[in-house]
Amino acid sequence: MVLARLILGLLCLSPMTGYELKKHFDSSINHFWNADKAQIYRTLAQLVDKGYATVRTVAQSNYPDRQEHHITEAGREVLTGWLSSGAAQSPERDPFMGQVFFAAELEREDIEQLLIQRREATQFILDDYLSQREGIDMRAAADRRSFLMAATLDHAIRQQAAELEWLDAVLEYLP
Amino acid sequence: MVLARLILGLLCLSPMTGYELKKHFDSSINHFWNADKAQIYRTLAQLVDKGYATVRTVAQSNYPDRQEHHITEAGREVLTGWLSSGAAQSPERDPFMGQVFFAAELEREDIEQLLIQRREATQFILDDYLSQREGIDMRAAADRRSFLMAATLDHAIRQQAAELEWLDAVLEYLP
DNA sequence: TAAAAGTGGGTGCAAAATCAACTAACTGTG
DNA sequence: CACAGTTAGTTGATTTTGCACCCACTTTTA
Repeated sequence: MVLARLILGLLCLSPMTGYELKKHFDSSINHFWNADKAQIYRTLAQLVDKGYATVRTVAQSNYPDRQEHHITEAGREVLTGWLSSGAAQSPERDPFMGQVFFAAELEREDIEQLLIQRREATQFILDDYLSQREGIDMRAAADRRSFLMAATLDHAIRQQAAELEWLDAVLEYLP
Repeated sequence: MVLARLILGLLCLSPMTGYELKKHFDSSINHFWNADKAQIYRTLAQLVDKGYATVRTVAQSNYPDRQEHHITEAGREVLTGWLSSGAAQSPERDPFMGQVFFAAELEREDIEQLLIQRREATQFILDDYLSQREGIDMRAAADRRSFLMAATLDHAIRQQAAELEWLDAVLEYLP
């Protein structure tokens, strides 16, 4: 599945513990994926099982041992295999659009409420993404890896911006 | 879950069989949700179980009996409850963005391949949505229900259009 | 100094979703 | 006539996800 590939991708950047993987999902990856920590640890175990990663226990003085996961050659192959296997289709699943689709069951004010609330949430997310982008060194984006990573954030920003415009249009023309 | 609410929404528009629900998911709803038919039938059974819908078996001369599902008053309450419970947050899960994020593992041409392929797929989906919108009577969009339904399609169109623009930008500036 | 938050790693369970097949009749096309 | 497609629904197995909890220790903060 996708999560396993994403984890392989991160392990490809540098060896990591499940804990660190979770942090990456919550910070750098959050604009296009999220994952429960239980799910991460289990997937990690599967990867080791299949020989796509190996564990190295690293003792620390104060903190618990780190279960550092390293990607293997086989893991790298699976990753590049996925990357070159063609563009994955995106699921197209948006509960909020479902609410809008059936919102006619509500009073006009409640519909507006729904849209305004969404507008606020979207603005909040957009602001978060924008501040994330500020933290990116644009000179570093000259190298391909950083460029592509920044590009996915740009994508999320554009999507949120488009959403805001759409929300405003709907609010304006709602009969 | 969301699927149960969406099914209630559709049943609210008119009584339906699981088969017809599946067709709606594949046609009118496909721009923001999709569902496996097994999942639809099982969820339908759950709804009946909980008293949110009732079944009426309608015999047909040539075809198999229709298991017509009707929404109940309790079902209507659950639906409006969901609608007025506030804007649902969307999952933010895009496998393709994952591929882009880690695409630096590939050769430049392979990355371009990935993006071009996605561009084609996106264009295809956009064209589909655009032709769907052509089929909508814009005079009918004066009533609120049709307006909101059309609006979700508009949303999908904007998202796909934004995606195309983004893809073009990435292809142009890819180092 | 007690409580909260961070580091690190789990388990168990239930719901949700997907895949793949299978039944069974009818309709339209070459 | 054979074959593909449509209508209608069902079953079993498996995967994926989400939620809630648990451990143990350390650092920070109120």
